[in-house]
Amino acid sequence: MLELQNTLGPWLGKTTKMLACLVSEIFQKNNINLTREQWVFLLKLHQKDGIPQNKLAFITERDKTSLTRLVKTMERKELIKRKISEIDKRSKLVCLTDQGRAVFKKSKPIMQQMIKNLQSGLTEEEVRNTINILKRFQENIMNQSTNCGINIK
Amino acid sequence: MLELQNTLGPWLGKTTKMLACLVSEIFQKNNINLTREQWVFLLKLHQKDGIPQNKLAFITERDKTSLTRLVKTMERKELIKRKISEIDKRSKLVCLTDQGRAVFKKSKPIMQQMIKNLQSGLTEEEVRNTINILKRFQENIMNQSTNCGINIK
DNA sequence: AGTATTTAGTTGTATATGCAACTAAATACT
DNA sequence: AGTATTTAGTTGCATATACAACTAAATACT
Repeated sequence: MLELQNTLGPWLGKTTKMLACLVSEIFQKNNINLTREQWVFLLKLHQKDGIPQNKLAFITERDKTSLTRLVKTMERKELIKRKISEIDKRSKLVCLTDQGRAVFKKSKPIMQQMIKNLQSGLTEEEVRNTINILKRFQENIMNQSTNCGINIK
Repeated sequence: MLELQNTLGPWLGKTTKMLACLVSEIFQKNNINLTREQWVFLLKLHQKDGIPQNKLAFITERDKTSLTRLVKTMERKELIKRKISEIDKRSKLVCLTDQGRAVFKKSKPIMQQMIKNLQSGLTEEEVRNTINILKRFQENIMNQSTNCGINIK
């Protein structure tokens, strides 16, 4: 029988799932009306605002169709707005709204605390080593794949 | 600005995503009509067949409503079937069909090879250490949460 | 025995995801 | 200049996920 207990895959999956659950719980507890994905998206926009969707799809590592829908949802929630690029009329630049900034600002200390707690008891070296293993794991994925690189279809 | 590059969260998320992508690519390449979730589900059923849905929700770490829908999809694809328990008429036992067994049998060597390749270049000790860090990370999640334990709502 | 509570599973609604096929703008090529 | 190709984004379809509210069977309690 296929033995998975001692392989990384299931552990990664489970940990990711638990983390998603925690984030959602914390948002709910603090009355922050965001999903985990929306939060990361706001973070990226804080790092660089007014980017076209195709670049954002690349940066946030998702399919462009997923991005379209995420953007649509967040536009409906008035966290972001879009304006058509003057230079290229196909292109739509995604920008933060005041509300998007406000919600993120509220979330920031909460998330910082969460992240701090997540790493508690782990030394910097342990974290560094683990990230290193994950990088090598990712290389092993890419070596078997033609399209799991960044997010090229 | 919130610095996430050196924290585990994003690395876990990205690796998980890439892995999901790889699995889907491999299934497609080999004409195996399964999703990653369906494959894991078939694996669990191979380990123990004829289990009620609530137990399966626990084992496979998902909400019971997610399970209902996954089971429904897989029943439609005739990978599994359900029968009402004689003992408890609310309870539905999920069983593999011949087709479910056949599809899994076909997938098994392919997945074994994939898993082997994924760990290539990683020593047993490195894998063990990484799993250990993930366990501690999971504990840190649970310490901040009231409901991200296994899958208790 | 009769009511109250718990338990197993489903349905409604919302989110996120990706592939295929599409529209329209921009660029490349002759 | 006029056609062909590429690129940016959208829509259709299918899957997966979870919370809330629900139905019906089982159990607990009086």
